[in-house]
Amino acid sequence: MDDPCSGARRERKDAQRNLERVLSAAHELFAERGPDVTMEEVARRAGVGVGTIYRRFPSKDHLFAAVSHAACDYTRHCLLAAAETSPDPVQKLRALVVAQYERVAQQAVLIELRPAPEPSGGAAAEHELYATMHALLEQVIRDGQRQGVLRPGDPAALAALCLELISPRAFVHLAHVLGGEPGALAEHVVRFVLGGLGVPTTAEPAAP
Amino acid sequence: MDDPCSGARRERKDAQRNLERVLSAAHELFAERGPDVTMEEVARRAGVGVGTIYRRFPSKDHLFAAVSHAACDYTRHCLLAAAETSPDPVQKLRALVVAQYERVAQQAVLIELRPAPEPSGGAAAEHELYATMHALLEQVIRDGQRQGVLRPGDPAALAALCLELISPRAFVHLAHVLGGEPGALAEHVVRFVLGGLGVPTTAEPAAP
Amino acid sequence: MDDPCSGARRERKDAQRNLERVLSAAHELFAERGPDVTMEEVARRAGVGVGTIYRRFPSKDHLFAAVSHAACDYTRHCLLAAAETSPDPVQKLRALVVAQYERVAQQAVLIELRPAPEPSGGAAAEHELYATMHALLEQVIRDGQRQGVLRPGDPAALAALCLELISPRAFVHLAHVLGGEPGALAEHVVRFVLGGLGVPTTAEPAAP
Amino acid sequence: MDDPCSGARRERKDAQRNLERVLSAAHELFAERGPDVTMEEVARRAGVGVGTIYRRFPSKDHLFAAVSHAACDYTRHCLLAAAETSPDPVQKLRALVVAQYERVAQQAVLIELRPAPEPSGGAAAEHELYATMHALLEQVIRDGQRQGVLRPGDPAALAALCLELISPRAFVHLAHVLGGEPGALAEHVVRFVLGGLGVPTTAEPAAP
DNA sequence: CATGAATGAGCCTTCATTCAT
DNA sequence: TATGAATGAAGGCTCATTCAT
Repeated sequence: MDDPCSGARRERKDAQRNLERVLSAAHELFAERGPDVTMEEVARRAGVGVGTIYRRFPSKDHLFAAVSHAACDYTRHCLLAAAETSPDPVQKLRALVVAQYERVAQQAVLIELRPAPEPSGGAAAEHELYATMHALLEQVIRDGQRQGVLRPGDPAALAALCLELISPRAFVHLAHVLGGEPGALAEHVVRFVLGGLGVPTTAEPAAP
Repeated sequence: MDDPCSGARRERKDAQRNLERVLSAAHELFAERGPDVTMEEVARRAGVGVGTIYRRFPSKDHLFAAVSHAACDYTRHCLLAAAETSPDPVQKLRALVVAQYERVAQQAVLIELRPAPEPSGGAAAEHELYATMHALLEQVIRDGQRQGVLRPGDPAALAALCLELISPRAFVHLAHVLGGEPGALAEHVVRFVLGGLGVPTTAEPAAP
Repeated sequence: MDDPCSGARRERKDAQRNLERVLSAAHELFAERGPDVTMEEVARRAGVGVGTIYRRFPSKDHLFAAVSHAACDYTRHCLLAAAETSPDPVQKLRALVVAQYERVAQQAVLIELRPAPEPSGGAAAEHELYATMHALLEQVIRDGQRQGVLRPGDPAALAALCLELISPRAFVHLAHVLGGEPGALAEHVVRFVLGGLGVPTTAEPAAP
Repeated sequence: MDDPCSGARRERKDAQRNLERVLSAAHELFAERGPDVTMEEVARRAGVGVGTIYRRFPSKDHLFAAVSHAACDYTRHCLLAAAETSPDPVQKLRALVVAQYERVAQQAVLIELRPAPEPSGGAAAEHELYATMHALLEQVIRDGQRQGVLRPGDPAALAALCLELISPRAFVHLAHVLGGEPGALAEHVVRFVLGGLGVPTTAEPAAP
């Protein structure tokens, strides 16, 4: 009597809903308290049983990897989009910093993913993201140097230094230490980074 | 004829030796693999039984705190000494970066100490060290600004940004990503930091 | 067609069964060998894993307290019921002794609960039970004295003395030392107690 | 130069002194906190190192047995002496109760010795003491019955009942529950026991 | 001989993972 | 398919016992 199609659809919908709740709960908890949260707790926050998590993810490490993967994908998307906003290297750099700041400020962040041993690729997504961002920054810096707006110097090293200040960890730490206006922090970072890259006129930000 | 003290001293010598081995093993392992290493493993690397560790440290957290404390003390000592080498703010900054680099390069480093909840003051020593270094840098930057060699800007924020690049974690990460000559890395950081602080003439380092 | 409740009920049935087995095993082992039995052993005797015990009881002390509580509750129930059987103080005393004897004879008894320090209230239930029984006996003795069937004397002290002979420990000890008929032992205690309370005619029990 | 004899004597004296301190400390601690006190603690209270204890006693169980043995010997001595004071069975009983009370009141008592498994005979001394006292009491009761001052009844059972109220545990418990004058407690017990044994005239103790 | 540092088996407890319902 | 009870390996810590000094 029931439409078998709608039944299946309903089920699929519920399953989809559960998957999202699990990922979301895991993201929150890993971000809040690190990788030592228990599966039980993730399940509780997601409103499901532990078995449901294990149906989707073969192990805790896989869950972690999935969360990491999703977070990194989103970050990459945000940053690449920000880099598209202007062809000017300096504007690109500014946009990257600001975009990263906003992303970090608006949501809890996975500050740190699994340590070295990567049986399940828990850190793989992060490495990939880092590589992508490093390549992007390197190219931007190279462009800036070619245009003469950035000082000379090994682009790979300069890119790595910039990334250090753009990392979620750095942002979180700075926000914790300095407090203050959210926007002001991004501005400090922008000016420091540009200075480090040799942009000469780092005049006061507020100019008519 | 025997020195009556020698008896007591002997015992203490062995005990002292063991204590050092425990601290050293713990330092290495915590640095290599984070705070989740087993006491069993620390004991094994130190060449003692677990009981020996517990004789000196009431709990794993206490051991961790002791290791952290020792490492922070040593770091503080190195950096404060480096800052004494010259009254010139720019030279001071350069010396700090170079000193930190050398220290980190020559020994395993406690990349990260305990996360947030600090029941046993596991992270207390780190906070203290950070505060010390922040105050020092802030003063150096203030001096530089007064002398006109550093650009204006909130000294606290600038100090925090510099510290981000001087942190052991940043160094380790950069060394891992960039590889290359040890001295070259320090030089990159020095130039980036000085640029970020607005030192205008960041001419090529190698000048006849 | 299936009772929808049966699913949930089934699970609960098994869980309930396990809970009972745990309590029962713990009761037996604590009674046999004191509070130092290992959780492993309790689990083995109950036919479950240790984790199952910890699911219900947060710690060994809690398990112990639960066992103690249950045993004391049952004892209280038996003794209070026995005291209801007759308004006559002497009959009440006799009934108490006999009831206690039967209870102790038919099941293993928690000979001794936790020693002094009671972090988890391990001994709380026992204290409560003792207080209840002491108050009951005191009243019975007072009644008997008022009626002139018991000799004068501090009711509290007399009650405590009676309780000493009614304690499970005394029974177990006496049974161990004297062996013999179960009923005979109770009879010996009854006559001794009544004599101690000054009941004059403790003629031979067997009367034509 | 030193008199070798006096040296040896001195040593022996010290050794003797240490042995006594160990036994005394162990007795105190076992009485206060049961058999779970650590060897370290016994050593500390005795003012010696743990090694010194192990020189005299092969294991903790042996130490415990030695303490138990000494305590039981002393108790036996006290009680047997008390029983010698009068040929009258009733006076003998009274003297036993009073003697036991005094002994228990004046010193901490080993309330409970090791549980059942007796690898080192930890409980052997207690059993022996119990047997001795039971035999003594049985004989006293038999005498009393023969003289007609005690009611008839199985002497073994009556002796066991008396012993239950004369046990250190009972005394300690009663003292704890009832508080009050030390002597009054002994008197309560005496009168209860005599009543239980059928001594008819248990008139008020205080008679001009 | 005395000392007390060192050892390590064993206990309580946690939590990732499995599986009956 | 979802649930959560059950499992049991593994970690932190204690303490009886040994042994170098």
